Amino acid sequence: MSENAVRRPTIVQVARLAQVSHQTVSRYLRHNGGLKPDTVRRVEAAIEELGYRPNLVARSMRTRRTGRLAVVLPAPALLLPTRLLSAAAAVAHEAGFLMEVVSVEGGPVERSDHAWELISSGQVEGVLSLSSLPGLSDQPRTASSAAFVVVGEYDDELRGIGELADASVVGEIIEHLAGLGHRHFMHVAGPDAWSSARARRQVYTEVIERLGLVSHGVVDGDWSAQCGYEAVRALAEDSPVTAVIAANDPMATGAVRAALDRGWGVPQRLSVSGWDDLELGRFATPSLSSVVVDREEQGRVAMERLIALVRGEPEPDAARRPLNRLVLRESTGPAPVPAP
Amino acid sequence: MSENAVRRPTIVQVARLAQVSHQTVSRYLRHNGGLKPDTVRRVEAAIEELGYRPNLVARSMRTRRTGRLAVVLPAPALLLPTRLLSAAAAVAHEAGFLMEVVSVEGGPVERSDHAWELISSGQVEGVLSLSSLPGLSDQPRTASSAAFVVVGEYDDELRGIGELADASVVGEIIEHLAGLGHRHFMHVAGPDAWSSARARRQVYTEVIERLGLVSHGVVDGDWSAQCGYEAVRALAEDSPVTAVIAANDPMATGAVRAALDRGWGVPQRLSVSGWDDLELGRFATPSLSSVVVDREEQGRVAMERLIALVRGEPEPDAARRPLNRLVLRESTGPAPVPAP
DNA sequence: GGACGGAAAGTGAACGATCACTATTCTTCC
DNA sequence: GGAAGAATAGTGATCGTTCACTTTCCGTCC
Repeated sequence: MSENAVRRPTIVQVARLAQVSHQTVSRYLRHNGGLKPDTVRRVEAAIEELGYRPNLVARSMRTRRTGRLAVVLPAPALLLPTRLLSAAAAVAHEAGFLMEVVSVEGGPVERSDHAWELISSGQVEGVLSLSSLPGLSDQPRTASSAAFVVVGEYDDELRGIGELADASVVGEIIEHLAGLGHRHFMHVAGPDAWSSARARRQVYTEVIERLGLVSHGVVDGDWSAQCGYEAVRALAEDSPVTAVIAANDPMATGAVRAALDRGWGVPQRLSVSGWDDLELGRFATPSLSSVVVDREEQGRVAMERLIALVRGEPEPDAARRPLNRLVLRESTGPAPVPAP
Repeated sequence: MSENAVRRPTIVQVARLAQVSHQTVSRYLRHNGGLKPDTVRRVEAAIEELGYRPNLVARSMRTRRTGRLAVVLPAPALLLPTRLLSAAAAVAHEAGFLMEVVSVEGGPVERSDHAWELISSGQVEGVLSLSSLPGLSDQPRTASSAAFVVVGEYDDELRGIGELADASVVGEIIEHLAGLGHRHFMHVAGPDAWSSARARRQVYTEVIERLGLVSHGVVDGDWSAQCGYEAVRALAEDSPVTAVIAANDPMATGAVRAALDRGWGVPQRLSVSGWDDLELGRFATPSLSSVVVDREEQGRVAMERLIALVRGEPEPDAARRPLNRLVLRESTGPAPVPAP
């Protein structure tokens, strides 16, 4: 280990050089005004000469504010919700916060613990989670300032924040396909760790039942194209399944390729729908029917809620336009006649 | 704003409750050992009762260590290098650091400034950058502990860290295609902000010239499929170009689709290669020839270097196996005869 | 000339941990 | 029984800022 002989200059050293008190320098730094032009000049010169930068750790300690918000993701997140994160970061930045992305290994409990640790150790002022955080409200909330927002949550207290839209779109897909003559479905789901995956699976099951259709199973996927591929490959040659509802685009892509590889036309023999409207799906052949998710809006809304929570302001619950919208492309079509 | 009436318990309160000194509690927390079983029990009970969690900000202030490392990305990063980040995070975590991802808007200068700010304000101990940070070494390095690692850098002092491999692979692609009879090429490049994009572009130009081939332009892309699509759509019907080297898979996918849309067979009329070996490209039809980039290894190596730097240890320069490897799939093939 | 008052600047105590010492207790061994 | 030395615990300073108060300066008004 190397010893750091050189120490960063402090506010006191600046003050000494500028021949003022440390408090005056502090005032300058906080832009508090009320300083004589001459004083300002001397302070600025001293800061410049010493190459001084305020120690934000020390400031945080005193003010008890860190200006940091964390986004907690399940790891390994093979598929980062990039657009959501970008939008959320922009909102955070706008409000003067720094957003950081933390991915946590392990199950829901580990994630919960980690999120709680982040908050209660004073490292961040708020946590945005993309997975459910079970048992978090059971924690001893000695710190009153804990601020959590869970995105895409469906089965906890925040039920239906934007997820009802989710539901309706899964319904839409199935209804649309049913209208085209499809009766036998399969669902390739995402991992349970993701609340959005759970929501889609649940709605799939409900709607299939409600419409009196037949589900030929729900495959536990891992968001990867490979598992979509295997799901379709595993179907019998004379399987009655004519429509695959995948919980994301990569799994849908895998399903399409598996169908093509075994000589099944898409959508002539098998219709496949994805989710997320990835651009690669948009430009693929056949292009992928998918669900446009307004990730930007989702990220914005979530971050706005979090910031309001952190600041103790009322939640901004503007009327939300639906976040999700079905887009039909080449990978879905009428059910084959006669049905296989 | 809501006043936080409740204040988090401190080490002193724990000490009081456990009837020991605050230092003893501190010892317990740092696992320093040398505590009597009975003392440990009392401390633990007190911590439990108060719901105490150490304030990491205060600890950081005293120890001057934050245990945080930042990854700085150009924003808007439409395409987060997910696998690299995951691997890097794992290494960081292993070494007891928390890795956070910060995306910075603006140009190279803004990114540089931001990176410097992160370090010099004591918020993080090191910065990993995926874009070059110009002028950073010009900064007054009053703080001796500044630790930066730039990944994929090509034109700064860290020249050729793993990027020579990059070069050789672009060369490989072109040589391979030339061997299949291709003479007329086009390159769809990524944004200059990304050092990897600059590297690929540069090597493309060099190799085309070295082999005496013909380049029909370099398109300034933005990593998006759309721009790949437009690049190929813009070609004349009788364009001599038979091979498109795209700097990533989405742009390659766009190029493929554009070709198919205008009735050009891929690879019969046009060969297209991508970069990154995205799984969607692997499962697309035609599947995409691409470059397998060992992002995990890249992330690991970069993070290991950073951590070594932060700790003042010598850099671990184990013999590196090449990070990049060309994978030929369905989207590349022999040049059409007769050439158009 | 003195009282008043606002602007500008200073003083010392937090914030909540750890560090560097010092003090106490407990063994052990002669 | 007592001294040496290890094991255990305590004391006060310190990290670099901001907060709450106090002080000084300076012009104005009666």
